[in-house]
Amino acid sequence: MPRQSDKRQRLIEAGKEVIYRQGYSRTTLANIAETAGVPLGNVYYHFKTKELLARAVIQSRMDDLRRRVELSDANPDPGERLVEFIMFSLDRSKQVAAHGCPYGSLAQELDKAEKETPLGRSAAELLQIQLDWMTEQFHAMGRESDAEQLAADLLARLQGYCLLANSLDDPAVMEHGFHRVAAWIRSQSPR
Amino acid sequence: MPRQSDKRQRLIEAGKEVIYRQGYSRTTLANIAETAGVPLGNVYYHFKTKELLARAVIQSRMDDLRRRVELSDANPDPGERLVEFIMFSLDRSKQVAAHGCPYGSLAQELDKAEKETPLGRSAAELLQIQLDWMTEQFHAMGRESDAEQLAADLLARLQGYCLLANSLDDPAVMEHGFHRVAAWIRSQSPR
DNA sequence: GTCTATAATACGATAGAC
DNA sequence: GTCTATCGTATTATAGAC
Repeated sequence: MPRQSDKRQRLIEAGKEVIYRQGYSRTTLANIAETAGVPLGNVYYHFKTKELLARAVIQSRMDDLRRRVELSDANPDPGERLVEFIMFSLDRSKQVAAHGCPYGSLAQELDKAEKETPLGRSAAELLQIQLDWMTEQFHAMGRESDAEQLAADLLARLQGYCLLANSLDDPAVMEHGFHRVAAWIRSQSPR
Repeated sequence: MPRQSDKRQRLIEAGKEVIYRQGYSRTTLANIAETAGVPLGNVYYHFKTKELLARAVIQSRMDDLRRRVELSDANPDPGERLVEFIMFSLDRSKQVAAHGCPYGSLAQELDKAEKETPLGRSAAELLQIQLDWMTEQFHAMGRESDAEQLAADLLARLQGYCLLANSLDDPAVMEHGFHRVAAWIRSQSPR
């Protein structure tokens, strides 16, 4: 019997799923509670407000992202670290075509009109983390002077393919795009 | 005295503005009515439901897009048509940093959980129109075999820079990115 | 065509029993 | 810690006077 029950974690997992599929604004606490198998009134014991639950959801997404980055960091070659990171995402192409990028779509919605609240700022970190890590890899590839530019180009393309795949409802747009990006990375030698 | 008053058009303009800044879900008909200077109850004379008003807003965005494309079509060189289209958008970099791309952010939000309704489908057209036109230009540049790929790469980058500029709250990300895209287009000669 | 008043409902949040 | 019942409010939408 856990000191604190697993309901809190179940609510976070349910929140990730439902908010990813419907967006934050359209998601009600009743949706999340039902998905988690928790009565509505009990949600408020674990999270005092909807925003605090969303904060925990974003935090969990950030943890996922950091774990994914750490996996790729095991690779000795910085270019191949980037390629590996990209290739991991391809497993999710069908979900991305159906619901968008779990990081990018959240950042876009919450940055909109919530830019002042901690919620919008912390959603933006989902992209910032990726950008920083990508910049590091280009640095390690010997591109000191333009690493930031290259990282912006890389992340912009990835996010753009996800948006297109979602709008066109076609996973192949993402798959083909990501493969072209991987080839582009491998063509980037030290300047 | 117009046969049909200008209130309908004022509501559409107000809807474009408010939905762009807040997103569709967070926008209430009261918000739009107030911005348009129209009493709430009167909105329903012009648009029977919120969704029908949104449809008119999307239609108006499509008209804007088509007018922008027609402007660039006056240019005799297809590559320069693309560059011109991109450069036009740079006027809006501050707004994009504040609220995202007016087409892309709408398409993303409405494709989410509304994919079955006409609303989601018609928002997706905001990107499809651009993609089709870009494909035509690459065709005209002599890139018959890979015009669609190039158009996807181009639009993905543009949308990606807008998303990044919005998240990082930095218009320069979009400005620099768009200039690099323009240089890339000019480097695309017939294959 | 325009506007006020209000109905109907959905949702975030709370009270309080267990 | 858990759950039921419910409050207060915001929002879509309608009724009906002008």
